[in-house]
Parts: sequence; C-alpha cells; structure tokens
Amino acid sequence: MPEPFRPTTDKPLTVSDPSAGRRRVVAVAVPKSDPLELIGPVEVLVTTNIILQQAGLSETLGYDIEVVAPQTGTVFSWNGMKLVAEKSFKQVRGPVDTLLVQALDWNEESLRDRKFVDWLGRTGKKVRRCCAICTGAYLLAEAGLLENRRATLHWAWAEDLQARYPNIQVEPDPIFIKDDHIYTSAGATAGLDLMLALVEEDFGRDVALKVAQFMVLFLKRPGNQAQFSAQLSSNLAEKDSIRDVQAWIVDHLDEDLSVETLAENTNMSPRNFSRVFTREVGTTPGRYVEQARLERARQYLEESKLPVGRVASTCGYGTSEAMRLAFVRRLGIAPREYRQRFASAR
DNA sequence: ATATGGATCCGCCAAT
DNA sequence: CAATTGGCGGATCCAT
Repeated sequence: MPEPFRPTTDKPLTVSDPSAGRRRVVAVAVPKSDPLELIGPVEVLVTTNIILQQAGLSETLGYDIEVVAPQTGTVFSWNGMKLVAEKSFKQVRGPVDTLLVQALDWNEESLRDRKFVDWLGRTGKKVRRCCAICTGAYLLAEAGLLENRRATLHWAWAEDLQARYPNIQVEPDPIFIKDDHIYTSAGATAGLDLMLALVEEDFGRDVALKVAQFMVLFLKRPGNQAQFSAQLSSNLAEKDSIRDVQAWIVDHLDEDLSVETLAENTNMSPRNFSRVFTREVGTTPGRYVEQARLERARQYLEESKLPVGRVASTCGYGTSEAMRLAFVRRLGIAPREYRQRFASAR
C-alpha cells in the first residue's frame, strides 16, 4: 500500500485540545440509500485519523468509527457495489460521542421501522452530537429529535420535509445548521463540510484545514453552482414582464435593484409590483435580488481568484462587510472561509 | 458589538 | 359585484 498522505510542510500540527481523546462515532446507514452520503463524510473522519497519525498523535486523538444498520447484512446494493454492515443498531453498547445519520432510503422503509426509529430517538438525545447528512434529517425528524429546532437538508426536499413535520423550522440555504447538539447538513457534499466543522470543534482549526486541503484534491465540489442556478431558474415567472425583470436583475447585479426602481421599469406601483412579483416568482423582490447576488458571489469565490472585495462590489454589495454578513446569514459561513473550502482552482 | 436610520414586507382598506 | 391595483402604517430586516 502506498503512503496515503505525505504532509507538505514540516510545521508541527497544532491541536487545540491535546487532551480531547479519541471519539467514538457511530455512523448509521440504511439499505437502498445513496452510499456517497455515508462514504464521503466518513472519509473526512478517516482522513483526520490519518493526519493525526502522521503527526504521531493517533494514540491519544482521533475517531473510532463504527457503521451500523437496521439489520446486519447488505446495506447498499447499487450499480453492482455492495456495502455490508457488520453490526446492527441493537449491538451498540456503551456511550457514543457522535451519532451520524446517513441519508434516507428510497422507499422509506427505515422510517417505518419503529424499533430502529425509537433507538435513534433515545440515542440521539443522549449523545454529545447527533448529525444528519441531507435526507438523514427525515430519520431525525421521525425520531422526534428535530421538534422545534432549526434544520436544513438539500433544497429539493426542504418543502416536503417541512410539510410532513410542521414543527421543524426548515431552512434550505445554509450549508449546515447546528441547533444545540443536533446538526443537519444540506447534501452529500455539505455533509463533508459538516464533518470538517466537527473536526474543527474537536481538534482545532489547523487540523480541519489540513484535512480540507487534503480532500479537495479529490473532491471538487460538484453541482453547487448548477444547484443554485436551478433554484433560481425554477422560479421563472409566467408573465413576460416579470421574467424580464428577473433577467434584468441577474444581468445588472451591481446596479440599483430597489423595489422602487424595479417597479418603475414595469410601470407598476411599488406595492403592486411587489405583489405580482411575489405571486409569479414565489419569493419577494428583495429576497430574489439577494439570492441572485449571493449566487454570483459564490460562483466568483469558487471559480475566480478575484479578491473578496472585488467580488463584493461586482455582485452589488456596497461593502465586503455587507457581503460577509449576507454569507453568514444565509450560508452560515464567511466568504473567505467559503473560498477556502470550495474554490475549485487549487 | 450595538444602535440607528432606511428599505422592505405585508395586512388592510380604498379606489379603479 | 368580483377582481385588480394603489396607498398607508406598523413590524421587521438590513446596512452603516
């Protein structure tokens, strides 16, 4: 076996809390779901172990990872690939540090498995951290762990989850959300970011950055831009006049896009324009403008090397501070950090 | 980090 | 009368 990872510098690894100890992580997988959403996040933890090992710290620091399923046996059978769970949840004994719940299965059998869901609920309450990757949020919701909490998942499911569990505050935009000890993430790749956040909590920023740097060599964030564009374009208005406004907005992000100005161009009063726009598009003018600016800024941060300040002004933010606030508010992460994690150009 | 002024949103009612 | 549009005011969000 070749050496898995060779550190690029001789700088010693800085660990925030050298007495953190080894953490027991139980990853819960269900049959007939997407294995990427298990393998990716677990890979972050494994990479952390490797990096700690390189620093000679793996005796005392790192993750002990177990994968469990509703039943032992085949967990995934997908395009000829099979993953086999050696343990079922019934065999989990003793305290767990972090519970990691992978995506939901296509036919939702796992949701109807009362013993399994009850175990999730009991365990999720006790552990220090309970995390869901994307549609794993359904399992947490069914287990009652998300009641009256903020949660996120991939935007394509957000509406459905909200409808089925009305007392959850579903927010589709953030990369991930931490509410007390319950963490949810917006999709498979967002699950990686969630895991990086856990690594940072446990062992500090230096370790998390090394892990991220190591992993982006292999994991170019796919579909992020496409996803957000789909989100914007899925809301195209029927009325030509409103569609024109939408097109004009994305072509003139750095100009005045106040409701008043937009209304003038459509020969409507601001009140009526706002009302018609909201009915046709599904979001208010102000929110749509913010969404468009945010999307463009994300794209530039990922795909260009423009300084953050230039990105801000190009995308219509008055100051880079304004953009920073918008990023933290909507995505839960600041622009510089966003670029650090998602930039595709080396 | 907080305070303040302006923009935006939304319900309500009046006018068209 | 029903449906659309416009204006007003308060609550909230956001930028500075």
